[in-house]
Amino acid sequence: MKNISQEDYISIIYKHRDGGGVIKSNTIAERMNISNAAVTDMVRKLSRDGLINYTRYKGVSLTGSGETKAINLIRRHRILESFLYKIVKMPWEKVHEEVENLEHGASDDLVNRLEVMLEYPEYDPHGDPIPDKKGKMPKARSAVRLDLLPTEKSAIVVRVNDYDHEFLRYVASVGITMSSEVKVKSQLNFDKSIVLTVDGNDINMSQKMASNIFVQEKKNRIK
Amino acid sequence: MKNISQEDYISIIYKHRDGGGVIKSNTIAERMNISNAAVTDMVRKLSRDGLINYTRYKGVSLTGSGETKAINLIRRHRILESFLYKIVKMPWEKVHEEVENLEHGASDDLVNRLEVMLEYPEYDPHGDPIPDKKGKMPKARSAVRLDLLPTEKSAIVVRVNDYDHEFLRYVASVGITMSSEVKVKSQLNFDKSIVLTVDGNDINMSQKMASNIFVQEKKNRIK
DNA sequence: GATATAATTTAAGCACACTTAAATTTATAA
DNA sequence: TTATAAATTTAAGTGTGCTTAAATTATATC
Ligand SMILES: [Mn+2]
Ligand SMILES: [Mn+2]
Ligand SMILES: [Mn+2]
Ligand SMILES: [Mn+2]
Repeated sequence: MKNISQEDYISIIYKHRDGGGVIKSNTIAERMNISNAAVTDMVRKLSRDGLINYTRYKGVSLTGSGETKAINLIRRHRILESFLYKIVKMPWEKVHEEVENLEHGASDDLVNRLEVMLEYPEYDPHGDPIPDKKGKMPKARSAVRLDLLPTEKSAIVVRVNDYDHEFLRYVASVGITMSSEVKVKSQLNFDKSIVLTVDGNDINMSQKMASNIFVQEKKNRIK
Repeated sequence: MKNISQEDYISIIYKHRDGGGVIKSNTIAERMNISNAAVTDMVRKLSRDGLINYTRYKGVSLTGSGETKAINLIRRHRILESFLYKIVKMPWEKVHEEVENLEHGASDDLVNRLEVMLEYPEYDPHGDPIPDKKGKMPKARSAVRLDLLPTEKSAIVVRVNDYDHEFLRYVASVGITMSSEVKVKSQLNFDKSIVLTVDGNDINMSQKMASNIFVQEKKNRIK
């Protein structure tokens, strides 16, 4: 009747699988904050239910029906986030956490109605693409990891990983959000951390944090 | 972490307890469509957790903290219903079923925001009172069960029990909704069913069905 | 007040989703 | 190639929330 846990696993697998579509047991456990033994257990059930391919000691990958299910949950998630942000006006850094609990209970019918109200949005409040009713994703916008942005180049924030609530809250607290203009002033060799300018303020940020923020370089007009 | 089942039990107890605040095990089982044994099991857990008073073979009743929890869930439920109906424009007969799955995942913060958007509604789409942030219920409107309405008196529908999805769908399909004007033309002694007029159409309705619809008599102006 | 019927609990068992600790397999490095 | 370390699975156990069947307690009827 309710497969909340299965949905969470499937979507974690979708989001964190590597280029070959494979994810390690370990990664799932880390991302879900549970033991490896628990993952082994669930992975067998998901395999039994035809949602993933699994052979012992190898990683797992989604089957066709598993991927369909994953994309459907991601669609629900991102449309709900967009709705809470755009229409309910919930703060940017709060919508992900709220939707994490809401997504499993929303019907396709509701999600479709919200999509219409939002006039078929292509990206969610974190810049992630929203799959359409058929599961088709809009093309991901080209972007550069903030920790790889050359110094002294102005750039616009176009996507932020919504993997961690604490990270989102911190990012928002230093004034970074979608479409913020940022410029890397320097990169410290000591710990790879960077100093960047946002809204005229200088802030220091760890390499790990910066690697979860994606920007588009601003083409500076030559005058 | 997630006490979805407990929430459902508590709210069923709140809604179906008798005048003395007591509900029988049987009633819970019926309303939830589960076995009596399952109820006994859960009732012990709820008692252990201090949410209900329970002694074997007697019915159960809510404790203070149980009632607080119940009212909080009912508030979430009714505000979400109002929101889906008034703002998302979801059909009247669908909102209850949708919210049944949504209510457990909505935070108080979200519900409070929706309440503001709705400008502090007092009644939900089925005419049920919405508790405020402190748990205070607006006064229930006086109303008469439709099966007890005298014949030939015009009346306005002010509340419909939302206990059963099928019932709601049927009620909507015959054209009855909030503020509908209805008039009982006759009551059949054979099976206590009634014939009533809605929107100029005559329909027959069982006594059981009519007893779940509540109306306010229209004061007919004497001219 | 004994007895039949109805309501409720107990007993035994199952699937799910987790845990810790021990065993096993795979990867890496001497 | 073999020892060692890391990843993964297995084993054993727990709490939740359900099931059916049997036993018990309460209630209604004669
Ligand atoms: Mn998110
Ligand atoms: Mn997002
Ligand atoms: Mn309802
Ligand atoms: Mn309602």
